[in-house]
Amino acid sequence: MFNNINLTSYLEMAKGIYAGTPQFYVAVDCIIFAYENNEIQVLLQKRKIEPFIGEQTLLGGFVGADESLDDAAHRVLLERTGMKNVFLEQVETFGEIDRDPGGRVISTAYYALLNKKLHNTKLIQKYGCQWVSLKELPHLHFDHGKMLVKALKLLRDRIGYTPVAMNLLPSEFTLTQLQHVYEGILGVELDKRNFRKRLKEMPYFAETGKKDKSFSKRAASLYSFDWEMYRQLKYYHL
Amino acid sequence: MFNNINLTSYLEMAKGIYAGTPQFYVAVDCIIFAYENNEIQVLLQKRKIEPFIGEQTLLGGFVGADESLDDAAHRVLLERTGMKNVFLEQVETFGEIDRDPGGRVISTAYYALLNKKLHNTKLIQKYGCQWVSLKELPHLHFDHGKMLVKALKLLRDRIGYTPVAMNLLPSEFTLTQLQHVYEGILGVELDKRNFRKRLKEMPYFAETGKKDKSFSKRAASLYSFDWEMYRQLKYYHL
DNA sequence: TCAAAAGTGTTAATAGTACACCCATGA
DNA sequence: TCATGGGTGTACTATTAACACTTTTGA
Repeated sequence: MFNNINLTSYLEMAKGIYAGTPQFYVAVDCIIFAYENNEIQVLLQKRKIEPFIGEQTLLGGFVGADESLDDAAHRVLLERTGMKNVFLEQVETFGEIDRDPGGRVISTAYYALLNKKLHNTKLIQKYGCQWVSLKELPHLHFDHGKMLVKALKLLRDRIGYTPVAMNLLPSEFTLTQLQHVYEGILGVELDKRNFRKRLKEMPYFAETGKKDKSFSKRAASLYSFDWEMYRQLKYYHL
Repeated sequence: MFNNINLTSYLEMAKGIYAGTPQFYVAVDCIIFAYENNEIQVLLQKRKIEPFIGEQTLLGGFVGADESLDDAAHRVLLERTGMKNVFLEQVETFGEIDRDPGGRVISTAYYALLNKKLHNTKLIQKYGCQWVSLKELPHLHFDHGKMLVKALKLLRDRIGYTPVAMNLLPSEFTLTQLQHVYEGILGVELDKRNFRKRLKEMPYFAETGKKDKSFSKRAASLYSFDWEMYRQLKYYHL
């Protein structure tokens, strides 16, 4: 077995012109956000190795030799949730020497936003994953706590001037749902009238004409977001 | 020589519990900003290897085996400019498979802000580095152009609500200098009266009582920034 | 009939923007 | 004396924040 590894490593090194330069394991860790029951949730999984075996951690994985960082993050998402084309944005790369007890590992954190209705619930059970409310997060070991805090800060920033919230909702949604997404991410309550007034000024939010009765007795209008119109207006305004 | 490399790599791998997992070269690239002559400048160096030998690139270096990512960036700064404790912030990590023609290299971009008066001009000559105006940047190869654009975007964001601009100036500065720093980074002209009005509302900007005549016939007041007061007020407001 | 969520405008306060002239001094 | 950068205040506009009641309908 070690002979094999040696050979592989020898070939890898011979390919590069940087022979002699130290090499590192590279991983990605994903902070996966979703919205359900009027709250923001994060997907965590049970750690399978010591130390802290059985405790909850972020979903991660090593980057493959023929895989970009972004591809690795998308692969982790696909493996664990069955979803492709999930919204992902890089948060930060963590490179402290002793950050991983198993060896020298550099890890890039990504946050993901997904429509929870579309994920594969059997797959996450198979991987020992569970959704945890953002308000009831457990203590996360290593630098995973820092990763989550940074991811949330970045998301709070982004939601202020980009329509990332759309990634957490179905293509048709009520304004109350949308407001709950904003409140859950920002951690504050918003004024309903001011919230709706601002949306009305954005032409890429459009009533579909359909109604939803699943959340209230009086039906709520369903809205959709026109990405194409958003892009055109955005670039026009520059 | 190859035997040596093979042995090193074997020992490295045997240490970790992730044997068999691919490893990567990890580098840092620094976008180093400074202010002089009413403009923002970036430090570039001449590339010493093919392809594009002799053309200008960002300052970079490989991360050492016993060095964190942040430490590697600080080391690159120290090597090239002779400066310690330079302001550094991580921008983003670039991990495309073919981003470096010499091998599979993951690179984390950092931006740095330094007081140009304090750097070692002989050292940068020795390394083949030169300061280039932000308005006259050459084409940068590989993903270095993207790195610079991202760094500048991040800096433009930060300057809007943090006092990062102070890192580009001496401890005592005139309001005109400060305004030029903002204008250089944001790429727009600002109204002098509005700019000064806002500063007057911030108690951590204080007149030192001293005057500077080197830039004008009529002396300009020198100001200083009180970091301690800034931190206290900032946390108090949360 | 009542509980629960949907929907709707106005006013006040704050923040941001536009704008022009006199001052001090060294060359 | 004049060219150069230093220094100052006000009016207008846009944005944001505060605030309460009526509607619909299923249980």
